[in-house]
Amino acid sequence: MSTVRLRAACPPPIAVLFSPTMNGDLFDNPATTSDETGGSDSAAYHPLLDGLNTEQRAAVTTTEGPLLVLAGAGSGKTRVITHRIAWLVQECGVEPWRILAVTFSNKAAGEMRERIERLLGGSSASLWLGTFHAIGVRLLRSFGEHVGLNRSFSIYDRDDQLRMIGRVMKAMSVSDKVFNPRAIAGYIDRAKNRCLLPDDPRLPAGGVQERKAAEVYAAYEKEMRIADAVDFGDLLMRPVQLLTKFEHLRASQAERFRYLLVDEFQDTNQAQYALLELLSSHHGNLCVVGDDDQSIYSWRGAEISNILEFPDAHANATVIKLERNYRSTRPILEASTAVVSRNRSRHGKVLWTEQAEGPPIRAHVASDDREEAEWIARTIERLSADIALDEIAVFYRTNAQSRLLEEAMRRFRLPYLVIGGHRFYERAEIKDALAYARLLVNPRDSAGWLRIVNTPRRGIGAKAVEAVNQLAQRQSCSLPEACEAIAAQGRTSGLRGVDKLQLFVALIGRLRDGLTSLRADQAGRMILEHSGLLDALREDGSLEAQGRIENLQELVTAMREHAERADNPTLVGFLEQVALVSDVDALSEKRQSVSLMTMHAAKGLEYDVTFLAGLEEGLVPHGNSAGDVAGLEEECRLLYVAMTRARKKMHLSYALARRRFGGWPEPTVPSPFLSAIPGHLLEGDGLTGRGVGTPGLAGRSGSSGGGGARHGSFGGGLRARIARLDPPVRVDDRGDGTRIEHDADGGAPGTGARVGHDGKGAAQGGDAADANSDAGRSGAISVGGQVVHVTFGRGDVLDVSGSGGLARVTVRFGRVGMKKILARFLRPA
DNA sequence: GTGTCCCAATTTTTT
DNA sequence: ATTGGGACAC
Repeated sequence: MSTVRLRAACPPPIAVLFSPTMNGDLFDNPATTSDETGGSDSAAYHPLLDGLNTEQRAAVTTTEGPLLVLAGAGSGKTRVITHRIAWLVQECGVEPWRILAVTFSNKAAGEMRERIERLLGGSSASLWLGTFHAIGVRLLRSFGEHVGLNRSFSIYDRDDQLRMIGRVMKAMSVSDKVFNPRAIAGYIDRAKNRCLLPDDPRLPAGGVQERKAAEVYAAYEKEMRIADAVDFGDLLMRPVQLLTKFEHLRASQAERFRYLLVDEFQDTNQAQYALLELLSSHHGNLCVVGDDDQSIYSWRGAEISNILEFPDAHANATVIKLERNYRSTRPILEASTAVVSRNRSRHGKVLWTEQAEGPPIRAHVASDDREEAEWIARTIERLSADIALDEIAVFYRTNAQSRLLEEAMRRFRLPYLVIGGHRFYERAEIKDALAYARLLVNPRDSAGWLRIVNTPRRGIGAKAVEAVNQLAQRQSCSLPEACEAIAAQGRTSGLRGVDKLQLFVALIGRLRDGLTSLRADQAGRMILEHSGLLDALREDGSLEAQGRIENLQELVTAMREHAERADNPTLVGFLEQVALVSDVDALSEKRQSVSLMTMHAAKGLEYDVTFLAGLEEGLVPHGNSAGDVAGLEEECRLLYVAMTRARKKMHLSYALARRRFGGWPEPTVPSPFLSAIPGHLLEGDGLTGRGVGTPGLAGRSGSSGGGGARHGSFGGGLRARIARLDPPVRVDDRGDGTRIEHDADGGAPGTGARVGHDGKGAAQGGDAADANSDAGRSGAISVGGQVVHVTFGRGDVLDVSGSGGLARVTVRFGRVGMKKILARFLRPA
């Protein structure tokens, strides 16, 4: 260990004032070399600065006043933040509860807390550390009544939000054909990101759509108040409103939080920025860390100007640039820099590294999307001999791309983890169960009521729901309240199904009574048993229902884990976590797995080995930003973010043909961004293992010659050549030939079912083709005839609908009974 | 009120 | 390809 000893910048007088543990001799009493576990009051500032470079140290020790840290990718940003917090606590004697640290994701918050606790050698429970949204919730739970919220308010996700918008639009007789509810939800989000209330004159009202959206927004807000619910936008806007409107609250909160730290500042929106300004208004100790080159959330209202103009907005701001990259090998850094350098609107940092040369970037041109997934999985399998799987990640642009990759992972028996994408909590049965929980906690939860009033089926149909809705509109009350009112009226309500409503009201009442002081998992179990959710699934008995039951059991497990861990073990605490945490999969288990995620989700993470899949025009950059310069630049930054995640080895790939919406493969064009990468950094061949001297990504630079582009675009030249080589790649060279297809009944993976694939067969070896050609002759399948299915065996054809390979055939199999199956998975017996 | 068939939309990115 | 909604039949 080095013995460098640094004199700290002078501690803040203000901190002295408010820090009982501070004392005057702090700086005459330097490091007593207490290590990280020595949580004493000794001023161990030396270890905190050890190993940091000059700029990093400055960023850690410049505690007072506004500070902008422009931190390039891999420049030790997280390290600076965690050390800065530890510095504040240990060196400046700031009580942890006076520090507010904001991260971009819950995951980042968790990791940061862990690291801080390691540095401090103790609990950091009193430190406020979380996403803006989590902090918003905390403020609203405490002070929400000032803006008309109960303590038990619900948090609505997009689904609930759309449900409410739909209700409002119906009441207003606004056609959802003419005005897209999703677009209106987007409008409301954007308004809230800018803290614009429905009566704000600054609301956009240019066209008919916008004016109508503004109307719906106003009505929606009323409904949300009635339902005692907030959406994600509210979690930012309401706290701002709270602190703006109520001076005493602003004063007390700004007084409380002495030190504010914000990570990923380039991705803050107006509401978040406003919140920061309000909270730092007392002392101005606002430290923001970010990188304009990594701004990728403008679609969520992020304003890159927040970071670019920070020094202008804060006259006395200190600006520190972190430009030394510690993460990646030189080729990775060079390639990334080359890509992002094409952007015009940027601050302009020069990242450098002292890291040794690394291996070149591996490039792969796949014949189609499946082969790409296959190649990635196969490469990972090979790498897994030397590299831990949790040091490997695959990034892609859209969530839809994960499916092929997942299938490939399963085929190669590689454990994987899909980060984000909401998988578990997006499931209908889970949402149903949670809607019960929410309605129990918040008796006015309209969206929750709407979701479960007839789930499971209990004979409450559109008529009854409409009656309740009408009453709710008339009385300006929530749906559950209106429901109770009608149930109380009994027969006098004149509603035929009123007895069913009464039963439902009684059920909710019983559950709510039973709820008091139960732990989350106990409450969850009670809900599942008594709501009828489980019974309905048990009765169903199908394989699918079985899976749902297992999911619900998993939910109870998650509830138990939460109850054992969290400081609020009740249902309320659990609901909160669920509403805010997206990538629960990642939280629940950290076993050895390959990580799969979108490029957005990759922000802030790093891996030894990475794969970037689907680098094609239309995907990267995404088609929706075509023609929009700012949008294209953001897509470019997104690629930059993804590229800079790799420490040692990066793989880039694209497919020459890709299926969209499950259709046939369509030819693609390589991402124009790739042409920025200098050819000498790349290695690879599009024709794996064939020994054909056709260069892939790298080769196009030297040999394609076309267009004079040295690092040429992946234009026609290469593709034409590849197309002539046939077959380009034999995908299924593993012998067991397990290729899983979704047939009509969603055949389970892992059965080893070997069926033909439905593409053009470009990537397939011959073995798949015979199945294909057989399937093609669906003309031979007719009612009364017999067919054979690879998995289910022989069966009788009961019905045929449609024609060709896409025809749906109802078959009664000897072993498994009735199935509906696409004709192309069958051949005549 | 529920079940079934057909059609349309889905795929940016997330708290 | 899968999903959800709407139209229709029972």
